[in-house]
Amino acid sequence: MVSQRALDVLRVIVEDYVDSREPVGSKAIVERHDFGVSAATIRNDMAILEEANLIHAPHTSAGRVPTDLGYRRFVDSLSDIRPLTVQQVSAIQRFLDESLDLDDFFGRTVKLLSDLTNQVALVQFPTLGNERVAHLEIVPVSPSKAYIILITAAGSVDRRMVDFDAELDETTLADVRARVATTLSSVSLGEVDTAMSSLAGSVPPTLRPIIDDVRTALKSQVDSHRKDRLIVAGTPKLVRADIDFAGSVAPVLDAIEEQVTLLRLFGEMRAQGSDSGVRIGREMSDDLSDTAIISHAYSAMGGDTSRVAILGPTRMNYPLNMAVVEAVARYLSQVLGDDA
Amino acid sequence: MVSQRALDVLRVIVEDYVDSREPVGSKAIVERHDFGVSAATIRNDMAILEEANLIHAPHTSAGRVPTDLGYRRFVDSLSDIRPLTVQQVSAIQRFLDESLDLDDFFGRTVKLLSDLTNQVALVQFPTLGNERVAHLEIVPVSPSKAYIILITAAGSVDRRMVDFDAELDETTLADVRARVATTLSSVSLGEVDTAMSSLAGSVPPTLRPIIDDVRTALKSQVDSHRKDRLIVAGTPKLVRADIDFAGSVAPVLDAIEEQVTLLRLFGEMRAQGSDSGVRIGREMSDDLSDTAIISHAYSAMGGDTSRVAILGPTRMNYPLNMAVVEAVARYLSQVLGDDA
DNA sequence: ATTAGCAATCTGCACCCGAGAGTGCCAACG
DNA sequence: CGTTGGCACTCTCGGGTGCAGATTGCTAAT
Repeated sequence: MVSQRALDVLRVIVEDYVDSREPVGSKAIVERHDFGVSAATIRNDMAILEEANLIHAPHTSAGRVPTDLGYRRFVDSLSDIRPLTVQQVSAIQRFLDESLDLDDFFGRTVKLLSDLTNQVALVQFPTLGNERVAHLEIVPVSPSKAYIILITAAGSVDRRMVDFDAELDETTLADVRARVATTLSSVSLGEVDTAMSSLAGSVPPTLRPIIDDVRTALKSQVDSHRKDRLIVAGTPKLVRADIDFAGSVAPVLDAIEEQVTLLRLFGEMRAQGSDSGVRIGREMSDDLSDTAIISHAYSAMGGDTSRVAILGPTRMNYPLNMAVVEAVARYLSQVLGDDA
Repeated sequence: MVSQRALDVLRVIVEDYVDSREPVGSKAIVERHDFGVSAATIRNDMAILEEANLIHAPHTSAGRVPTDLGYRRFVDSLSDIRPLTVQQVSAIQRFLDESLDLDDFFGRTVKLLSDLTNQVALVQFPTLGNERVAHLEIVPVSPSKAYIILITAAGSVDRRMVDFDAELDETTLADVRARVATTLSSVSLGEVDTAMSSLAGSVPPTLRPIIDDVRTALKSQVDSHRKDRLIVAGTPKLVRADIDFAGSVAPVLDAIEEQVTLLRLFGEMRAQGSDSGVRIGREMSDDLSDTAIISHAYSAMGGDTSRVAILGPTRMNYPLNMAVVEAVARYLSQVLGDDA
């Protein structure tokens, strides 16, 4: 049905269109590429591609533009991604090695990714399920409120407000703090709740409700352990590229600000199991119909995998961007994996 | 020169233009307002206003539009801002009272502010100079690197990487940790460096360089104590309102992402001493020529004042937005001030 | 299967025109 | 002197028209 040459035609249509932002016609193709056939033949192939819904003509007398499906076919046919040069990779390393702490590290990563691809960049915070508790602090705020601060061996810090049913004096709180801290010392985050459960069973009945309050707070703290956070950079680039969006970019910015759609998407991709993933246009939601997302998994500190991604118009340089995203993801896994 | 009536004309021009997004002409003014004079008279006044650079005609036969200076005059003439109703204020309180912790609290604040004004909202993290150290932790990452984690009595947490010149074994690190923790216990952030200085003088010479490394890290940590962070919400609203921007909104989004221009602006406003501040168009940088910023100071935990602000097109509803910003700032001061 | 030729189609741009809106100015008026 | 009605002038905006250019689909020939 769709001959090999037709697929080659699809490829150059995608490449030229990404390049020029203009619909590409049969004549332009034979001029700029050596197909060894005439424009009329290319036209026949294009008719077949259009039939297969891989390309589409904006109007009767314009060239052709790839459809979402066309981009998909193009991306799937990229058997191997040309990796970055050694210089490029070492430049990435040099830049990220200067980081001061974890937050700064991720901040730099996302900024770098955005600059290299000239698109919006996203990094999902890693989960830290196998991390161990290094320190726990309970800081009173008011008689019935306190902060619980949890520090893990890798230096991640999380804090949550806990609301006690009753008012507590300082000695009680110190007692609770000591018991909890002892119980959780060197326990992995995944086991925090079971450890707290057994602690609750062994304390004097008066302390029981307080321990339960702490347990609840810790549970929610560990559960959502930064899993739900995205670091973003480069949104202005999206606005500059708004010519590539049919309507407005506002819904796309909404999705970025809300985060939930994107996090759900990352979740789906992880469920599918493949490390690298590209989502194109309506493969996602209608709001993202003109955007594509290139993502790649990375793993840190023995937790589940998280993702790093870029987001831009469907009309983007897939091979290059896929290579960059992959390189950065690899580097993240490498650096953060060591710390576990 | 500029009569009282001329100023009234300026006022209705601002109001009508904000309302309708269309240049307002002399005829429209006499129709919609009771000036008791004819359109010709209004025209004379408008000529005076134009002479004074307060309004401006986009082209010969269009109505008039306020200039930056016109908006400035308008804002300055708002002697007292009509405060929000009791219901509105209590709605704000109810929403913010549900916060889980400080981060969540600020996240909610900025979201609320953005929703209420339909503009981009910004909140500057408070400085915590009078906060006291509640706990200090040093967590090794590699033989020569560690995290220093600082927790204050109000529950703020800060973390920084420290890079030791030499490699340290665990006992040395524990020793250092104990000495530093004892030294800084209950010391206010402002006094951390002097305390560290005297500690450095009293330790065995072998520990001296290590303590110095820690001191340097702590200094930078305390100095920049979240002072340099802005929480932002509502950027998509800016893009939706891009009709009000002559060129693109991209430079504005750049300024928001970079933060440095805005932080400098906040710094200037604080230096000027007034709590509430409005900056209009070219009063700031050229990049922000079509935008206005309404900000108001708030104080938290006895530190210096920080700011909460909204940012939108110069063509915005100043009285309403100023009232909202002020109400939120007041509430922040009230809630956060108590905790000190 | 490929090709050349050709008619048909559609966009983009320039141009023009008229309606509508608003101004500036002037002379007249209280 | 401030105010007013009248009026000519200017400019934008929307619609309509026409032309140049690009590209296609079709057909008949190779």
